[in-house]
Amino acid sequence: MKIKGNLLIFSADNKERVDVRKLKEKKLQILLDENNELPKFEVNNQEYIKKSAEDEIEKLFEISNFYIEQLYTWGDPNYYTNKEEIIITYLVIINKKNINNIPNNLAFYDICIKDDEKLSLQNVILSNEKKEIRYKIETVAKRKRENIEYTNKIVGKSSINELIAIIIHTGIKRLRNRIENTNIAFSFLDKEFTITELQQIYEIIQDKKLVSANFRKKIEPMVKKTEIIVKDAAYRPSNKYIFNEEFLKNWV
Amino acid sequence: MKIKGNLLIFSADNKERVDVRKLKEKKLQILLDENNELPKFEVNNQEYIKKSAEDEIEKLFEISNFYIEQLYTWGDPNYYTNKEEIIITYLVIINKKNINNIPNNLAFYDICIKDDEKLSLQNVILSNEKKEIRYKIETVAKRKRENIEYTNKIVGKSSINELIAIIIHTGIKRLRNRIENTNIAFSFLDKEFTITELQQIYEIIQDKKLVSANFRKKIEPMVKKTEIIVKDAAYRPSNKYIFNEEFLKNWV
DNA sequence: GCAAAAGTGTTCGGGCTACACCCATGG
DNA sequence: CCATGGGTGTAGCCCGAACACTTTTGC
Repeated sequence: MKIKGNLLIFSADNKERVDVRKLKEKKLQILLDENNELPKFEVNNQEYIKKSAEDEIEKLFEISNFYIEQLYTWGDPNYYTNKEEIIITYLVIINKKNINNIPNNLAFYDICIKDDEKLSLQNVILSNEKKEIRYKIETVAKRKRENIEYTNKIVGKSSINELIAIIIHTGIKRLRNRIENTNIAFSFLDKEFTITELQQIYEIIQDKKLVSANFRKKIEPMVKKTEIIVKDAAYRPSNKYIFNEEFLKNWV
Repeated sequence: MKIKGNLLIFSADNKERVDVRKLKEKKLQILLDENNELPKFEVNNQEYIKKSAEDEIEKLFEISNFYIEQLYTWGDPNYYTNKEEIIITYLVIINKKNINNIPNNLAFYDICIKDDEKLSLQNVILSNEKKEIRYKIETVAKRKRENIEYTNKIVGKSSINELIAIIIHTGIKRLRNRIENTNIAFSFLDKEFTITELQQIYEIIQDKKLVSANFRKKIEPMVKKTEIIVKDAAYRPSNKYIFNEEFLKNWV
């Protein structure tokens, strides 16, 4: 019986400005290796599992600042070729600007999800310049005695392993939960950011457009205005803000 | 490197009615063995981890209906005497009425928590007729590079293992989160219940008194009234309600 | 000038809180 | 009758959604 570690690494990519009058588009991204799998790490017995995960991330990207939390431990042998394995997944958020190196077997993929709420179905497209992976994942509510159990499964064929698809699905659900209750949104951004950049993080995670006037009011207590002003497009310049540390006490 | 399973089993106890004019008191309870530890189970390689946990619960209590979810996987060797072990904890909710047997090395303990929000400290008392376990657990916010990491630790001495205390703490946080977003409250109760019973579940988990008039309105869409009427105390009889299955779609 | 985003203010409605009030019961 | 909980109705408040409106920029 072996234990392996897995890394579900999220990032937000700033696309190029296509029009001096338009905003830069942002995309939620995920990291996969050349086999459409998540980066793995060894869990050795002399160290904390979490520290093993952190060491692996630091080694891969020469990065020193990132968000990490345990996502889930997978022990369903139906998903594996190797039935003697248990996999523990860590969710990671990195700001690509902090990366100093990226191994060439790994690549970021834009995530595009079309939710079909009526059918409890998600159409997922993972893509970058070189490759495109498509799959449909379904959430099934199963009565288990008097309780309800939700399971996810891939509908049809796909070039991605079913467990990986489920891990991504679980990770996005976790992001959606965390973004409402913690400050993880800031982990995607530089220390200084514009309100619109922050709003874009909320939008790509929640997968819906927000009204900026209302968003500003909602996050106002969470941020502090700086003196920095960004003036690089054909519209009114914006202030940069930083996270308001005072706000942390709300979660202790 | 071994993997062991752990069960954090919650239940709600109905105390005896002390006065025909007063309500029955409810207490949140937890199950510990004679060494103040959580029941363990083996993770074997032919089965799902979750199924191993379920089998163990069914074997221990001869029960067939309970709520179960994975809580966390603990891999910090500082907590163990045996540093070659990883522990995966499942959170379980059982209704004691469904239990047909209870092994005599296991016992339920009332949980009493006094939150001291200013000091980020919890005073915990676990007690039953035979035994009392006290400890203080502290939540420490540690800056880790630009992110914040929260860790819990026992302050002072206690007859309970630090990891067990942390697991209980994590489990209660999970309950508090789940009770707001899912129907887990109903897992503590019979199929039919009074609104006050349901309110008591919310109160013991959230550890605060609720205004019953407002509670009724809040949970109204979640329940359906039955014809059953309870008439066993010196006040107006109450209707029994059941969970409204229609409400489930909100979470799919 | 114009299109686009930055930023402010106002209105409206739903949900939560507090609280007043009546009902039904056993002793 | 009375203490207690069961149950309903209402008024106030806050927060989020919708939207109108002004400001500032590059071209």
